[in-house]
Amino acid sequence: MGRSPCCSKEGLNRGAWTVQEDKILSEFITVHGEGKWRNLPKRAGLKRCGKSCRLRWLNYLRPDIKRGNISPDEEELIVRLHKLLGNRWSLIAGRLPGRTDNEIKNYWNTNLGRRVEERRSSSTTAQTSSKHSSHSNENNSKPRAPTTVSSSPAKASMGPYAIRTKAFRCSKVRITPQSNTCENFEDKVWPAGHPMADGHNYPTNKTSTGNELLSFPCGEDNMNISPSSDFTMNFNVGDICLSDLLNSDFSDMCDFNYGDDNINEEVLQDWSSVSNGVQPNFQSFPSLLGSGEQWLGE
DNA sequence: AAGGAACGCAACCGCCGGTGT
DNA sequence: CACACCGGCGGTTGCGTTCCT
Repeated sequence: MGRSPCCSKEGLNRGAWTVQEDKILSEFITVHGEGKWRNLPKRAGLKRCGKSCRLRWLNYLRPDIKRGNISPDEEELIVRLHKLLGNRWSLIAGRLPGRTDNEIKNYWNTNLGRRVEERRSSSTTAQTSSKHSSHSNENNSKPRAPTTVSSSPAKASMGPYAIRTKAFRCSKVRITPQSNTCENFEDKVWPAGHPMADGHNYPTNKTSTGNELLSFPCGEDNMNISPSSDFTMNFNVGDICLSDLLNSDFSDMCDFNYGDDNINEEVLQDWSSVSNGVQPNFQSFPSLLGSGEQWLGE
């Protein structure tokens, strides 16, 4: 049993990449494009594992990589996304242009995870503390973390709201209009500009920030789809649902202060609890995310 | 100034799902 | 259907750098 290693480790360079290796890899990919990673080192004349080449390219050499510190906005987005998605770094990175999953993962493990954890613990010990604290205050005190930075904060920060820790890909979702399924989908929102594979144009709602969201009525009366027939939508959950929902004015909809578990629990259990007449009526966005397994299982 | 502790990040590892044969 | 390959993912490690005493 067991899988064969991706390549023979013998005679291969390991550790930090040299400038020369970077140059060879960059030029090769510029000419030949990405892909075929296993064969790439041989063809490019690199003494590296194909996986290593891929990682080096994706995390460091790609021209669209954004360098520099994580901005407060990015940081806030990471926190929000992590709250929703857990340690699904690639999905989180997908919402932060130019940032890599590895970078975000590292940033979380060394900064945010600890900070969030601290905020949590401090809020439980001092329950009367004010609801929000500024970033500047948090940055002022930056105690050094224990040496096991890499593993424990990420795990410890996986609060009860993290949906899944294992990555799952979802490029095609198949929804069967069964009554119990539809109940969860009723009045779900769908971002505009992403037509369904069935060609329907669904009506849109405007969020408070003007982003258009597509309402997705699912009751039998509202559906133009035969209840007996399945339909398939081609889309990427990470690209569509999260992006547009997060681009909408999230902060208006719910409070993602990690310190206030009570509020978050309510909000995350049922986003529909926040409604101002303009906001889409979420039955349960976390359940939508979490139901990916259910969708895929259909 | 020196040495140890802690940090930060690039790189590695093992596993998994998709796909082709 | 079974198998192998490939690409991608999250978790973990290693090591250079920075900070503290």
